[in-house]
Amino acid sequence: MDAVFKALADASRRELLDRLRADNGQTLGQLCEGLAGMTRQAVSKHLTILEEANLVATVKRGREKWHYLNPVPIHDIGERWIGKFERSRLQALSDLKTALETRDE
Amino acid sequence: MDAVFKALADASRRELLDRLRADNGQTLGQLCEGLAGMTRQAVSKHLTILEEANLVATVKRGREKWHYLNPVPIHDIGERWIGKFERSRLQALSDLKTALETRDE
DNA sequence: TTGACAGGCAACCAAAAGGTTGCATATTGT
DNA sequence: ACAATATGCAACCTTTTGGTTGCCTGTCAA
Repeated sequence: MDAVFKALADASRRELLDRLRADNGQTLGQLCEGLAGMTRQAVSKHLTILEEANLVATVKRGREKWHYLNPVPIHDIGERWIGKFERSRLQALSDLKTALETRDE
Repeated sequence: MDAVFKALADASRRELLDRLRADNGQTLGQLCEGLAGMTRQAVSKHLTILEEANLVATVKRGREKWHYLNPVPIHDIGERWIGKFERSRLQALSDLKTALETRDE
């Protein structure tokens, strides 16, 4: 879980996920095009981090490595975090409003 | 948006959010108790980061500063990310399965 | 079989992150 | 008024992170 949040913390990695979602199943080389001003090795490192967070699954085929988006961990965030805060959303906001309104009391 | 993901990347900060959800409206001092092995200043820094990400709203009252959970940015993640990946979840998984099954073709 | 192509590995570097200590400031209770 | 309380600010340190360069390995195609 910690690995998922850490992986999502970087904008380049989020962009990689976006690109995989738009076109699932891409090689390292393909993912490098379009991620301007970054070397292949940098992209490769990002993909490793995404892979270790289980956000990306890979398949080696010959000399190529294909990367696939795995949306399950992101879905899990939704289950464990957003649902949690969602549930208390209205209450929290109303509490906040009350606190702000009575701040000069 | 970037600030929200960065703020959520740290386990201590996620714990602070959990604690605020359990008991919304706490001072720095209160939040320090329970976050063992960390100085007040460290906790304060974490709260500043959460505040800058708009995940925590604060109200100064006398010499105390009260912290309130703001669940809206987390909800926004749900809207913009999870929905996005959720929508393509089944398709992505089936594509992945296909890719894995035909890897020795 | 020998280039060219796709990717992996390792050392290295600068900047950012997480944390600490020490001191300053503002508020409150007696 | 004054001591205790609650927090803020700034300098500093260490580890992690994001990135680079250089070289090595494996695979495909002519």
